[in-house]
Amino acid sequence: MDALATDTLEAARRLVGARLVRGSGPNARIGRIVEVEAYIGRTDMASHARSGPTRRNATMFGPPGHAYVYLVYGMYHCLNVVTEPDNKPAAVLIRAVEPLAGIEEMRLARSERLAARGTGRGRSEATPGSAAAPRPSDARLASGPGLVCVVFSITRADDGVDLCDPASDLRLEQASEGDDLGDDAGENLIVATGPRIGIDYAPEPWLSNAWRFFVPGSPSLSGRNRAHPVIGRKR
DNA sequence: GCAAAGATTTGCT
DNA sequence: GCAAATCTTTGCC
Repeated sequence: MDALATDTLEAARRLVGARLVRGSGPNARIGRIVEVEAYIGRTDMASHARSGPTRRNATMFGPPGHAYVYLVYGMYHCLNVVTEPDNKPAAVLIRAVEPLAGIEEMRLARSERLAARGTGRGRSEATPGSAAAPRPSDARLASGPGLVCVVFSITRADDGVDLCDPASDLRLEQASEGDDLGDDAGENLIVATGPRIGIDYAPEPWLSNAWRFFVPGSPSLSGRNRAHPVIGRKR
């Protein structure tokens, strides 16, 4: 992955269609990134960098290509790809991934997390009448920033990892023509833009800036029944 | 030093 | 559609 040191909006657009990979060999988990958001500089009032460097966001101020992983709402992790040169805090949040390989490993990671601690309200107590949660489709396994980290087993331990190093257990790769995973990261990929999600606390123009990039129509986009209006098409 | 909210997800009302 | 789970960081006293 190159060009991560350049303009963050350009980097975000290029990350859509790229692959997120965990591990190697037959058990490797591979997914195609279908939704991202850009967080740019200390002036971005929606960015964690708005209040300067802290223990949590230190990686954002470091070199590009590394993973910035943080804990949100005390229960979910979120993965970002650091962009821009050293000392310029910026990153691209990976919001949704379309699973391509290692599906069973991903399901295993999800179930392990559920076993560790119930999720959401009213966990366990084995409600007699309630049915078990329905099995999500493959496409919905990583349909949100928190879920991406769940199925790829990403935690704060991955903070700072060089995602561009082929030797990293967690890394970014371009779609290769050799395999037949069937994804497309080429010039033909359509990328739409829209405002970022979950930043209602931010003032304008940050609230409405179209700094979210996604593959329109992808079944793996974030949100339960969230609409993903196509505001603009690029590439 | 303490209160409040957050780049989320889920199940129940 | 709403509230809960859960903990780090931020803002105010």
